[in-house]
Amino acid sequence: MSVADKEAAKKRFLEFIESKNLRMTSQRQAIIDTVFGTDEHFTAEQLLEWSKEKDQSVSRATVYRTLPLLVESGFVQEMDLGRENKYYDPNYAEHPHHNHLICQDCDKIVEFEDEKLEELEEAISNRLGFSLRTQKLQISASCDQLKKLGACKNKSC
Amino acid sequence: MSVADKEAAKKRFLEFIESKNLRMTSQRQAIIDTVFGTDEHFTAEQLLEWSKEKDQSVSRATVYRTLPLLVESGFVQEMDLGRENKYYDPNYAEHPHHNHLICQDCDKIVEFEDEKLEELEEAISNRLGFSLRTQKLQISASCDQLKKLGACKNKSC
DNA sequence: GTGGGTGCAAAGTGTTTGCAAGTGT
DNA sequence: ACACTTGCAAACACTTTGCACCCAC
Repeated sequence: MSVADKEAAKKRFLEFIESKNLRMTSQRQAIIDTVFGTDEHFTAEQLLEWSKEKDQSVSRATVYRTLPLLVESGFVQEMDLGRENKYYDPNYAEHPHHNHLICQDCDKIVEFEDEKLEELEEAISNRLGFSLRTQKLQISASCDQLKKLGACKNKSC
Repeated sequence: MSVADKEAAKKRFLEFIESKNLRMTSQRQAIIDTVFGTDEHFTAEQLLEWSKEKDQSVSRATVYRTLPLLVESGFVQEMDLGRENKYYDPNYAEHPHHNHLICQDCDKIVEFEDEKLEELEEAISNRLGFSLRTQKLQISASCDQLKKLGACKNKSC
């Protein structure tokens, strides 16, 4: 997502905050700046760490209290990558339909969208008697480059 | 899955157990009978409860020690439905490519397979430079029947 | 007999919450 | 001023583990 998109998303999140009569504190500011300033997936613990770099006074409790706001408002998506912890995806606001491919070799996560896929998912839902609301697709794959060249372009592995 | 399929799967799991030089105890027997005797998704706690009905001496610890064997051997799949707990899917052995549609209205889970979907997923993976290994698709949907008739065929809701 | 298996209860781990003090509006 | 927020530490819920005894092979 571009920097401008991120800024726009942040602005809309602040409106969400305001519409719920919630307040902007320095701790929330640090957390929000962090979330809308990265493309990377993160854990709650990482978010705490990064936010603390901006404002030392951010506590674990506040991170855990702020995350649900971000998820509820739709700007961040909760992900279960099958690793030990839950991850959060900050790229959801502008790409609500994106999916994830996780490389088994290098742990790289590739985000992608595909219109045909969406159409097919909708057709399947209808065939089963439902209307699609949201979907999550995770593809676990191995890196072709690694197999051919013995190295992976995504990460030295 | 048919009863015969379930029995075949159970037999293959017992071979897996044997190949690892693990032993068959009455507690494991009860847990395994439970898993290969249901089509329903379950939590660790439910598995404990059901297994205890067959053998009172099954403990929580043994359930938690046996579940990884079932997952590792590929007969049960771990699922994160976005509800509070992890669920386990016992229908994975004969249908490793199946996906899930979860009805937001009635919590019903519909399992489905689709060849076109698999082909598309593989094509996408290749396009991105990877080879598909496994995939998980979860569709969250609402029930058409409920909207039209005010009731849901899957569950009175 | 031996090495894996068991139940129990204690310890872990990630997340939530009660409380008293602090602060944005 | 008032209601929302905070950090802290205790509480939680789920899962894992150390231990001494047990039992399948």
